[in-house]
Amino acid sequence: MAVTAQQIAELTGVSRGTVDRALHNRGRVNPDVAARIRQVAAELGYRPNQIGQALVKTPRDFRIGVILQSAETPTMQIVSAGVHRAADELRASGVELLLREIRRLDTELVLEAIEELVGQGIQGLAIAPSAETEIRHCIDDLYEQNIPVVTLNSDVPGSKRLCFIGMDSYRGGQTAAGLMCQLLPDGGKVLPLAGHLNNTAHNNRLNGFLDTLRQETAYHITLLPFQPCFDRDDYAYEITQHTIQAEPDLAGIYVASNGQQGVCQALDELGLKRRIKVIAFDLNAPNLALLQADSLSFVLDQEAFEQGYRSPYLLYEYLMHKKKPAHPLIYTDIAIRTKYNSTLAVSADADGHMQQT
Amino acid sequence: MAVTAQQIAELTGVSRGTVDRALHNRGRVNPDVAARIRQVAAELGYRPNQIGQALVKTPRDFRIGVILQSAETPTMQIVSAGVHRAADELRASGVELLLREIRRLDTELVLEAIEELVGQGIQGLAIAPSAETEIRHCIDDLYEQNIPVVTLNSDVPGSKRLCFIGMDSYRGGQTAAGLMCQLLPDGGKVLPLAGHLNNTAHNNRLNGFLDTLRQETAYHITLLPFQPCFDRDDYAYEITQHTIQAEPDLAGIYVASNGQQGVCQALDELGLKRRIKVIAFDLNAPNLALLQADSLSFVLDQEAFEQGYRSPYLLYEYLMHKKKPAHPLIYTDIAIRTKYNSTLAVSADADGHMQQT
DNA sequence: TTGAAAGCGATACCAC
DNA sequence: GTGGTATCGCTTTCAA
Repeated sequence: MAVTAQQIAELTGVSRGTVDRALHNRGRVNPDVAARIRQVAAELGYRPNQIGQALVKTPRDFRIGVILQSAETPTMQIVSAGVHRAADELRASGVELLLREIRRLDTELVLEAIEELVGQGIQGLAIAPSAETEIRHCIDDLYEQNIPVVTLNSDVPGSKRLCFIGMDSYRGGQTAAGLMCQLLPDGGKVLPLAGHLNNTAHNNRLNGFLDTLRQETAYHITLLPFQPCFDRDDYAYEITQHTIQAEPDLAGIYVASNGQQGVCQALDELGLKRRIKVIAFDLNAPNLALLQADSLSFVLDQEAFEQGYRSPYLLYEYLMHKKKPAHPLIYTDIAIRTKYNSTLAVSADADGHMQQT
Repeated sequence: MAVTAQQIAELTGVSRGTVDRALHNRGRVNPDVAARIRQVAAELGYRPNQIGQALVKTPRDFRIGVILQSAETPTMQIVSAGVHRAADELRASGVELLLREIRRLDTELVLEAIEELVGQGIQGLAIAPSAETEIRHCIDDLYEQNIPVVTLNSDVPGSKRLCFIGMDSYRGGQTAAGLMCQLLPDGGKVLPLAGHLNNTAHNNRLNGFLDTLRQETAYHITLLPFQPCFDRDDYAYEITQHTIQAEPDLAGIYVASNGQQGVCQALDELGLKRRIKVIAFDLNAPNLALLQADSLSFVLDQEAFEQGYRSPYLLYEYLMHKKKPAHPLIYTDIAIRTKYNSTLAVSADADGHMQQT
């Protein structure tokens, strides 16, 4: 088995304590002795055993906070399932996860939740925020208090967060553009639908899509002006109906936000669901149904479960082993889903409880 | 923080040792006392701390063996990179991974490697095998010796392996069929290419594809008889040329095995690379290049890195915490890759060493 | 500057 | 049946 600090101590004729101080540069050790210890350690390829390390370093109240906004949305419920999974596992290592789910976007409530969790003594915070200035300030405050923050699902750029984990929205838009080209080998008119005009993620998805289609000139795709549907199915329904009236030869619709159900319903009613290709985002129960009904051609998924699952671990690794994430932006895979390669990471049972499959 | 065995001992007025025996049904404890201990533990929601558990249960020589066949292939090199990553991490927990890479398919060498690793005292084995009878027997032998085996990448069905981790080939074929339909909205002739006729995985990929296309009658796709190319690019090149001569209106090629480079080269030379759609398997460096050159429309990836990374962990969890995998067949995600959502999990540097990105 | 020892949580062995 | 104690590998006092 691997070499232990004890063995190095014996080989160098000092005590374990001295070895520890030397190898971790804690000072109070004779430079010559330290050098020899380090040399022997290097020769033997000594790496401190993480389990021993974790055992002694786990504080008696190790708490990590998690705050989710828009918790009522299908995607956030998948994120939440990931958090629960991490909570189960981390509890077994002596870490308590405190989860606060907030319905809708409510900066006020988020700030309250942060304060509450800090009051409860959390050592780190994972948060699915909106990029409000107050939140940014709050994250920077936490940084000063030595409470690392991980943003997930949506980022707060420029804040002092440890890292962000979520989708690369622009690249998601690019991927959608590539798929749209594949779907429409003969070209055609494509309608891009956006959500709220100030939603950064949706805008990036839109821009990635538009930029890429403008480059892929080999395909004769005509872009219609994009329309905001404010994440609402009823608006999306209306827009779809009107666009088809105005452009009877419409070939594809790109839904960068929510609203895909409205789009699909309109197409279904007009008997156009197979002729007009629709690409949307996020693999959740409603979208899986639309895939299976051939209403959606592709869904681009952001691995919501993984976002919820990994973010507490990123904090744990940092707090426990001082291991910073390799990159401040951790992009989850852009998963292309069709009806053939889709499985829900979680499904709600009759009581609305989530189950991991 | 979580409740400890010590606390339960104090509350029930017994010693930690008694608590431990009671909760783990080790016997030698008064039934009444045991009942009270269990009740208190349940009330407090006691879960043994895994870190403490791991520390005491890690044997002084914890060794897990890994054997990879066809190690020279791009996909196996990605698997290997995953194994190396796991080795790094597990080493930090006192587990040594012994990796044997075997070039090509050579049952003789595999059996030797197994013997060698067992001689070195491995407690578990992960293996990317071929489904030979000797190997099956060998796995069953190891089972008798209490050495659990995980198969990865390709399975040995019917053997007493703990589990298999790899692609669901049939479903991969189905996914490919779905994509082919999307690519060819007007239908057309499609050529399916197989590898060796006795390769189970390739056959499943083929059958999933054929079965699904026969069902998707809404699309007017005509299947040409499938051809074996024996995983060779030169044969695939020849087959492609001849098929196009015989069927000038060929619309798509499905490559269930290796040989995609030969296919793409033939198409490229005939100036048909954008007109005839090609779907192939496995995201590795050559295939990524073909994607980027628009020679391949889609690549279906089997997450080779994850296969290599997770299999030692599956053994670790089983050996350390007696935790069996949830299912004997662990299917990795069927990842649909285009040039827009592809990144290599690893890249070889100038010296041929793998690097995780 | 250094060593000895306590302790993290769980397990196993050995007395009683 | 039960409690005490040593142990896993490491960090951290506390004395010296």
